Amino acid sequence: MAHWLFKTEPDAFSIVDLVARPDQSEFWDGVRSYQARNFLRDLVAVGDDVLIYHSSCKNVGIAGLAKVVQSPSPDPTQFDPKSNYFDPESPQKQPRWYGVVIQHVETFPEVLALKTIKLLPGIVELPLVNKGHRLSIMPVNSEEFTLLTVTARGKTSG
DNA sequence: GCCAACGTTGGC
DNA sequence: GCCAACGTTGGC
Repeated sequence: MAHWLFKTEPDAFSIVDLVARPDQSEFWDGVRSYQARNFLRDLVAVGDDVLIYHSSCKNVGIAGLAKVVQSPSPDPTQFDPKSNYFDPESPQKQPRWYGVVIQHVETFPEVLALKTIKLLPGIVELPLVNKGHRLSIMPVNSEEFTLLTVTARGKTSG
C-alpha cells in the first residue's frame, strides 16, 4: 500500500466537488507531465491513499484524504479534441496519459497549510517541500503520511 | 501580478 | 547529448 499526494486547483476541482460526485468518486484526469504520469501509470494501485492538496488558491495545503478505487487507465481527454487536455500527438494504441479513479475518504477539519507542513520536523522527503515541488502526483512515505494525517486531524480548533 | 524554480524544447 | 531559451507552475 502506497501513499500519494495529488494536487488540484480548487477553483477547478476541489475536495468539496469530489464529495459531491456520485459515490464521492472521480476519474482524476488531466495529468500531463511525464514524471507524474510514470507514478500514475506504473505505481498507483487500488487501495492506495491519496492526500488531496489544494494549490494556487487562498488556502494552500492538504484538504483531505481519498483512496484509489480503480486501477489506472488511459485518460480519455487526451483523445478528445474538445478537451483542454487534448493531445493530438498521443498514439491511440499506446496512450501517453493516464488517470485513476479516486474516492473521498475524509475531509480534514481544516486545511493543513503548506506553511505548517514546512515547519513539521518530520517532513524531509516530501517533494512538496523539496526539489520536485512542481510534481502534480507525488509519493509520500509512510512515516510522513502518518505525520501529515495525524497533524491534519489534530488541528481542530473548535 | 510577480517571479523563482524547474521541466521541456530545440538548435547545434 | 549538451545546454540555453522558453514556458509553466505555483507560492506569495
